[in-house]
Formats: sequence, C-alpha cells, structure tokens
Amino acid sequence: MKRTILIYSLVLALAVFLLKTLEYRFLFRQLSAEIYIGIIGVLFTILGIWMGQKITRKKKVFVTPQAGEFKVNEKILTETGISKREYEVLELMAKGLTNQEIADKLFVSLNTVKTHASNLFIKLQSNRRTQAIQRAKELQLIP
Amino acid sequence: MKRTILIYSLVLALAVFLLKTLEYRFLFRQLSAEIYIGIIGVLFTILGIWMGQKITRKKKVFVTPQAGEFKVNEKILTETGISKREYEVLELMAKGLTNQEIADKLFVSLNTVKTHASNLFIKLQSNRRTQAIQRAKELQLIP
DNA sequence: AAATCATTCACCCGAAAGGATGATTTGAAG
DNA sequence: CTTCAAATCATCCTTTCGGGTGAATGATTT
Repeated sequence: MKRTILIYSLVLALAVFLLKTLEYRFLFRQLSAEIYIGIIGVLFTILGIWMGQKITRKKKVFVTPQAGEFKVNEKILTETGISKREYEVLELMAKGLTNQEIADKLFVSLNTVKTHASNLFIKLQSNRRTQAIQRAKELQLIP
Repeated sequence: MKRTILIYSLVLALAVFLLKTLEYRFLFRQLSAEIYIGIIGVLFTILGIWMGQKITRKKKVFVTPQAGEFKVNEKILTETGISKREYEVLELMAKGLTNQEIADKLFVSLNTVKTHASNLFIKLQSNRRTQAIQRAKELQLIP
C-alpha cells in the first residue's frame, strides 16, 4: 500500500518532468493544448487504473479464510419457500449432523426431521444432503 | 461495458471543456503550468480508478457466489496426510456426488472409493461425509 | 366456514453410507 | 533387495438416508 503510493508519486513526478521537458523543448509551439491535455489525460488514466487495481485488490487473510459477514439471501429464501423449521434443519444438516442428532437438537422425532429434509431436497432440487448443502451455499442461504 | 466507455468519454470531454474554459477565463495567467497539470492529473487519476473498477469488476455469477481466489492450504494437506487420490474423492464428495458416482468418475470400483472415504474420515476426524466436507472447508482444503 | 400451509409424526422399503478387516500390486525410498 | 506407502478391490454387517404415502393439529388467509 505504502509502496503503491510511493511508486505512484514517483511515476507522477516523472511524468510531470517529462511533459515539462517536452513542452519546453519541442512541443510548446507545435502541439495544441488539446492534444497536450489528451496525452496527460491518457497517462493519468492508465495510472489511475493501475492504482485502482492495487488498492482494491483484497489481501489474502490466512486465518479467516472465508470469514467475513455472511448475510442470508432472504429473497431466495422466500423464493424457494423454505420455512423456518426447514431452515433450522438445513443449518444443522450443513454442520454434518445426522437426522437423529438433528431430531434430538430440535426436540422432534426422527420422522419429522426426515420430512423436513425431504421437503428441503425438493425445494433445493437435490436428492442427497450433500448436494442440498452445496446448493444452499450457492444460493447464499447458509455460509 | 459500452456504457462505461461512453460515460468515460463524456466525462473526459466535459473535463477538457471545463479546463479550457477555466484556462481562458481566469487561470491562464494566474496558475502555473505545474498546478494545471496537477489538476488534470488528479482528475484523470480519479477517472482511471473509477474506470478500472468498472472494467475489472467481475459480473456476479449466480452459481458461484463466493468464488474469488481459493488457494489450497498445502501445509495442512500434508499434515493431515491426505493423498492425491483421497483428495480427488474429497473434491467429488464435496460436490455432492455419491460414492458410486465418484467411482464411475475416477474409473475405480465402489469399494475403492469407500476405502478412500474411510481414510478421509479418519484423517479429517469425522464419521460422516457431510462432516468431512465441513472440516475440509475449515482447513481450507477445498473451496 | 373453507381452504391453505407449516409442523408434527408414523410406517415401509430399498439404496447409500459407514465400519472392520484382509489382500494384492506397484512405485518410490532406503 | 527389502521396506513402505499408496492405490486397488473384496466381503460382511450395521446404520443412515431417501422416497413414497398418509395423517393429525394449529394458525393464517380467503
């Protein structure tokens, strides 16, 4: 970042120097001001693009790979018609729990969980829980 | 994209016009050429940054929301002792394929896949494939 | 009141997954 | 040449999943 600004400053200084030199030596009377401005514009546009790239390029954070704030895509959630309870099952499913474990955690019977799961598979267009989880992540329903 | 270029052109024209107007009206004798160049430079740098953003902004691909750069954590990969073949199974597993499908895709028998899977579960300290996938993601072994 | 939907639970059955164990082959390392 | 890990496949057995179907209850909407 600091290096980027430094390089930018240097290139800027160099460009100014170059332009001034050219101006006083050869071009002052030969080139119109419009062309002059044009050259400067193009140069600094390129510079700006390059800078923009450097600045906005995310640095890789090693400890928190895909951390960052996860926001549930409510729109798709309603579009798919997934209910609250079904979503709870989906979450626990994604954590790798078995249906029985999910049932225990939600204080319902195994059959109930299986029903919710089946509905989820339909709504997420998948036949297996691994697929359903994959799909839910794609749809930003779960982190 | 075309819109971006159009807007860029318009802003550029406007800037040139503005500068020329200012030049002929007030500033020609009062501001030195350096300051003049500086103003142009800053303007076009900002323009360049904005353009760079527009151009390089990946369009949202609906199926791959949190795409972005994924780099396999090789260190952990060797630490866990997961072999090439096992990793291949893991990848396909994460895609939601069944063991049979994985077997077909890798041209091996179902039993082989199951063996690899079992080894994976041990190395990833999990009993279920959903758990294994979850764990692998945590360890940055898969995206 | 009737229709709709979410939630709950049940039963059955076949497919898929997982655990345990053993065996063969092959390529790399010592 | 031996040793070892990786990769391959097998068998047996248990558990978990998933599909299909049906049904009761309660809340909300029409």
